[in-house]
Amino acid sequence: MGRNPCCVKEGLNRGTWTAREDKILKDYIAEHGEGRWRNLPKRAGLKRCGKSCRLRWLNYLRPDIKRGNISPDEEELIIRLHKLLGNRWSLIAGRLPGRTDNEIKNYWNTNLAKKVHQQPNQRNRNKAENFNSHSLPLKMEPHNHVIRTKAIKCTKVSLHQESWKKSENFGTNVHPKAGASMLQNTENKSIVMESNNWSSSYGNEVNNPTDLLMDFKVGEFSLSDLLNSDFSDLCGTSSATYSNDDSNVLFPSSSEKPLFLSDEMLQDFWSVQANVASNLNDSFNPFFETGGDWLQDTN
DNA sequence: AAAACTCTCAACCGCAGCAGA
DNA sequence: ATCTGCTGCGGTTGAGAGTTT
Repeated sequence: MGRNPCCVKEGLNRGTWTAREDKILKDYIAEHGEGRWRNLPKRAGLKRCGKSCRLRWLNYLRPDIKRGNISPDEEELIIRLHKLLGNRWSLIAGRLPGRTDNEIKNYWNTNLAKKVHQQPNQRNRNKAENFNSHSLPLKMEPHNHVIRTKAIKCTKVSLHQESWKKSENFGTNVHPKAGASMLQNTENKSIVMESNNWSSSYGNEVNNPTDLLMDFKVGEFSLSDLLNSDFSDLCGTSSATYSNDDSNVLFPSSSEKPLFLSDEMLQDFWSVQANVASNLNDSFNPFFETGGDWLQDTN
């Protein structure tokens, strides 16, 4: 029972790679390309397991690896992205050219984790200073911050009366084509984005969103896709554009739960993405424009 | 000078997701 | 629908370098 180990461990080298091993691996990949890691050691004549070869290549030998210290800008970006994504090191690394997930993870664990815990960020402090009776506490627990980047499927949603204001207080935006609703809960300053089939049952207006329990097939909206896409991917002929087929177009992956975003989190998201989101397709504009409203500090 | 302690980061490990059979 | 193999990810470890006592 159980799966076979990724390789036979006996007789394999372990620990630090030698310059000779590095050269063999480099030469082999230069000739044959990346991939097929399992068979690579045998073919290349390395006494290493495939995983080890892959890791060595990705974290050290790849030609586009950036050497040297993490710059202050990179550090800032890591902190912001970590706030958004949590320990999704590969996603974070994807935003930092030349940096590896392992490097960022190490840097976080050795430098930033302490730093971040010591100092709440300046903006939070400024906001806290502006706190008034209409605001809710701005302390953001990690589980509120972190975007669920895994594509998960949502089958049901339940909205409880107490947690939502009466229907006239809802800020509701339904894209006419995709039928995606974005409901702003003004009470807790967060939003829930829902793709829906159910919107078709009550058109563009949510007249009675309370006590709502319904089956709905989620569309597929994955922020990891968004982050991975570098945004420009979403422009032009992207599959994320609206089309005449109104189902699941804006949201290309699935979600088990509605995606909750606080305005704080969204601000970070927009700001982090600002440098890559300069040319968004019109199809995404309704989403961002609505987001812009939510970003207004209502204090 | 050397022992003790701390820090860094490359490497390892187990698990999960995905694709193909 | 299920199984299997491969790949990628995130958590953890431990050797070596650096610092303190």
